[in-house]
Amino acid sequence: MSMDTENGTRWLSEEEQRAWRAHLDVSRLLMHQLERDLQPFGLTNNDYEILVNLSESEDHRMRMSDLATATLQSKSRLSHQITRMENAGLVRRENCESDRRGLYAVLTEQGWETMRKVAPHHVASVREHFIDLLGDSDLKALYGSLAPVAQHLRTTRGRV
Amino acid sequence: MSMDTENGTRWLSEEEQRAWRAHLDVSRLLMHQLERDLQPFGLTNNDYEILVNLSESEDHRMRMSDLATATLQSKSRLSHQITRMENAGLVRRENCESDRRGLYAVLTEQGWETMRKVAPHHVASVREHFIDLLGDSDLKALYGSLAPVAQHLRTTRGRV
DNA sequence: CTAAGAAAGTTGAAAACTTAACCAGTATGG
DNA sequence: CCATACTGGTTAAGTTTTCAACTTTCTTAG
Repeated sequence: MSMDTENGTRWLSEEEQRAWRAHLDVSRLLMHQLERDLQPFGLTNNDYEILVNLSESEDHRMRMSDLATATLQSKSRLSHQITRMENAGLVRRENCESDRRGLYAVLTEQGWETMRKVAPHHVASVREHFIDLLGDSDLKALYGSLAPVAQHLRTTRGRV
Repeated sequence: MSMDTENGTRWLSEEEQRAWRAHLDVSRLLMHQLERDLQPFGLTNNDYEILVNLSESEDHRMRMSDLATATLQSKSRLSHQITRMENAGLVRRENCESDRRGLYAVLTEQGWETMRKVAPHHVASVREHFIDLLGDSDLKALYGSLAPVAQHLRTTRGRV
């Protein structure tokens, strides 16, 4: 066990520091940029993510809980969010046969149209500000490094 | 110029998709986790980031504007934020000699103490959930890939 | 020198988010 | 069965964030 100071803290080395900051900076700047690129369409990142999830789901619908965990939001937040999107005509709530407590969030026709219209711009944005700046080997390495981290975080979630 | 569909959109390949999702997932899950680990100390990520910036600055002080851009927040948001931290005793405002419009946010003694107390836990958290999950070569590669992206985003910021 | 515009910050109201309490329906264990 | 606990989801109250308007000071073109 290595330690750098008398109190036992293992501070980050130069190299670690640089990698960490790079990840942090990209993560934040990128979110900002994507948000800005969605703005002209009247969508937030959050809206878009929900549209994506519903679009990719069977029957364009998802149980509220599942959607909440998929998008990493609290039930409460999602509930508000869906209410707003419902008012905007992008989704509607539909209740669930098999479990009468449950609700589905369902993509409306308009929501689907919106998705089809916006997605190309979004993917262009992702390319311009991320993917196309990385080489093939970068992408492979990135995935190789980050997938385990994501896995770790997913399983850690909720514990301690 | 490659295109995959009739409307000219270059969708992401499998590999691109995976890398992008991995980055996205890590970025969001990690922020959540760090936030949670700061919670016992009564700090948010935002609070902590401001403390870091001030701690690393000459005289433990920074102009509001500079702090706002450094932390990627609007002036308004920072103003509210600093007010809260001022009420919490972590920072104080001090006005600037050379430009009478300007203000400094200054770390208080208590703010500095807090920083000293919390930093070791935070770095441990960063290690546990990110750095220590990556090998030396991962770190190098990560930095090599992401630093240019960060650079691109920093210069792009504000344009278009 | 001065009027017009830009920059630094603040403010207050509206929108979004969090937290905790809550209701209704479902599972379960005695 | 039926009391108890759990799940899915909403709601209310409090906090944070955004948005637009505003004040004060600085800069600069004329």
